[in-house]
Amino acid sequence: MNDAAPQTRIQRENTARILDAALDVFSTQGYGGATLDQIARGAGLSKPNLLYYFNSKAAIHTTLLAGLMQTWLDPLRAMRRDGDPVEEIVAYVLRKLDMSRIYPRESRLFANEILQGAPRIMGQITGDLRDLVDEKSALIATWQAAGQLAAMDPRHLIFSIWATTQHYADFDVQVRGILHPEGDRHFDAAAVFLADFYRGALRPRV
Amino acid sequence: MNDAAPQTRIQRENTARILDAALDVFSTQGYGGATLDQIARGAGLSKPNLLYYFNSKAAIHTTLLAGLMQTWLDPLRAMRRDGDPVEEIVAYVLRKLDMSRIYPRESRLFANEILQGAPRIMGQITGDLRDLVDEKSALIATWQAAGQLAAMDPRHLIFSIWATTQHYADFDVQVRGILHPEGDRHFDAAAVFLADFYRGALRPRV
DNA sequence: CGTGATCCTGACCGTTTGGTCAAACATTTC
DNA sequence: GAAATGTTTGACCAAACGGTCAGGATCACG
Repeated sequence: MNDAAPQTRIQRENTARILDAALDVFSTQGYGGATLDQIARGAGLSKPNLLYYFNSKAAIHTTLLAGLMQTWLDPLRAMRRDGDPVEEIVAYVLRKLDMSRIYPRESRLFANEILQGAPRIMGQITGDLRDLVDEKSALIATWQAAGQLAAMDPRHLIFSIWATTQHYADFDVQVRGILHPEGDRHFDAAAVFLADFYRGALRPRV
Repeated sequence: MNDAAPQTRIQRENTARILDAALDVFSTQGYGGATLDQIARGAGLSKPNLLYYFNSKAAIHTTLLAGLMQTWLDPLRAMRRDGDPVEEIVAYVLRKLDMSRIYPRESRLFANEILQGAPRIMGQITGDLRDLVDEKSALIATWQAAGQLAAMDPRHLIFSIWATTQHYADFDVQVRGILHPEGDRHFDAAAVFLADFYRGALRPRV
């Protein structure tokens, strides 16, 4: 269970199925609204069997959140000093939008956690996340000082990127209700929009 | 209870206290995670007494959501054809940001509902909301056709406004964890940022 | 001040919740 | 093929859940 290496074939399969089912349930119902029976049903296991792999409901939730923050920050971490600043930020926006398309459940799990006051990940927010935002904000500030980027608060700029991109995952049903798209096609339109939008906003005013 | 006019003093007071407490609980715990005991405790009433005013947990939730959508759309509805298009949209952004500052719990209640698939308000989304978005998108399109606004998908523009402004309510604890602001002062910085940001993005490219 | 309507409560109900446990069942290993 | 290890289950538990109800307390009003 909590042991590191010695995983059997069955353990690997079942923990994966449990975490997948739990992601479905937690991301739509929130922690409090989720039940072990729902997760067990989704994973095709009995409830006692589920609890054989994870000691408690909280343990499943914790496991899901554990790896999430790192994955979530990778697109920002990949923002480099090289190349044109505007295109560097636009590329970050598009990477983040891709996350919303590929991992919408993870985005909603994260949103649920924040909405509930982030009781389990507040430490990471004021730790790793804050540090990374500080670092990248400083980079953006140097770009702005060099006149390569319109002047604006770098932190609020980052918030706007999180907000606009995660919106397509977190508010998916609203977006679909308004656009009536077929499949995920509206993500292409969103990519076009966001790229143009940020290019316009970031371009230094002459 | 469901009766229209004849409300006594005590009824007015207690229903208000219940709805206020319920807003606290539903907006942070979600529908499934909220319990009647929490709401009753928050309202300073016993659980049976709470159920004297509302017949069920669902009835409280429904009542909260009922008025919400209208209030939520007022800022967009107020967007008029008069004046400079860029400033008209910026004014909408700032009105919407004000909603996030003044009614953060309502914003989180709405976000929770959407995250859970909008089971109770899907009708309004594909109805009133969609109609209003269609109408205002058409207005934006005429501005763009007249060369008064940069060309971009009006619907995704509206999504971006919802996302960036609601972010300050829905992801409040994350924003505070990164900025460490005193009180609500960061809302002023957000207003400055968003106004500049949207002016830059919306200004027609010459 | 009395009386009818409103308001409030403790005790209670059936169901669901997260979680336990001994025992049965599989699987791997020697 | 038997022993050791790993997996699964039904039966069960206490607590918490949404909700009910009879009756007592309190209120507004003539």
